[in-house]
Amino acid sequence: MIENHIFKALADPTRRTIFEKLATAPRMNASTLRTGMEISQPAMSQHLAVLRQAKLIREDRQGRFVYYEVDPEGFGVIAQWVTKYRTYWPERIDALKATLKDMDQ
Amino acid sequence: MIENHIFKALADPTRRTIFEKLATAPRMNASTLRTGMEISQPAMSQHLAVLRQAKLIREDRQGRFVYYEVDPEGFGVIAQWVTKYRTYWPERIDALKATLKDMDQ
DNA sequence: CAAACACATAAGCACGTGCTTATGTGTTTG
DNA sequence: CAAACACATAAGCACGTGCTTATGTGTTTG
Repeated sequence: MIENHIFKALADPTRRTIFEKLATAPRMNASTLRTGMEISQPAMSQHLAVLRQAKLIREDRQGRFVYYEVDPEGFGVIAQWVTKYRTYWPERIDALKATLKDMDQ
Repeated sequence: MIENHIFKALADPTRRTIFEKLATAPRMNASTLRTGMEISQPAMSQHLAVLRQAKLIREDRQGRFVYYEVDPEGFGVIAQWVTKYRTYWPERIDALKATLKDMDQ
C-alpha cells in the first residue's frame, strides 16, 4: 500500500519542509538541503529515505554527492486522491479554495 | 498549525477509510460508520475526534445520535496544498494522473 | 423513572517514530 | 595513498499513537 507510505511521509512537518524545498528550487544534495534547517546529518538522511520510499522524491547519485528532486509519481497519488473526492462537492471546494487563496495575500 | 493536524489525521488508514465513507455516502452517525469495519466503539470515537479536530469532518448532534459529514474546510487545505505544488510541473503531473486513472480501470 | 442506548473519556499497554551518538561505506582531493 | 568528505546505517532512548477495558455523561424508550 504505497498510498499509506505517502500519507505517513507527509505527516511529518520536517519532511513537508524538505519536499517544499525540492518542489520550489532546483535539485539539491542532502548537505545543501540542510542549510538553514537545524537538522543533523543522520536525521536528514533518514527523512530523505522515508520520502524516497514513498516515491515523493528520487535520487541521482553523482560521485559522493546525492542529488534529490521531486518524484511526480508519489505526488501524483496525492493529487489523484484529492481529485477523487473533489468531484463529490466541486462547488463547495472551489469556493473554499478561493477564500484560502485570498487569505494568503 | 492546522495543516499538520490534517496531514497527521490522514496518515492513519482507518481514518482515511472513515473519511472516504463520509465523502461518498450521506451523513452517518458513529454506530452506522462502524458497520463492516471491525473497530471498537471507543476506537471509532477516538478516530472521529481526530478527524473533527483536523476540520476534515464536522458533527451534528441530534439527541443521543451524533451525525458526521465531511467538512470542506479541512479538505480544502489539502486541495490547496496540492494545487500549490502542481503549478510547478503541471504537464508532468497531468500526464501521470491520466496514467493512474487508466490503471484504475 | 429505570433501563437501554449512543457516545465520550480515562488509564494502561504495545508498538511506532524521530532524534541522538557512533561508526561504516564509498568517493574525491591534495 | 592518506585524509577529508558526503552520505548511510546501527543502536538506544524519549515520546507519540492506537488500541484495549472500564466507566462516565447525556438522551430516549417502555
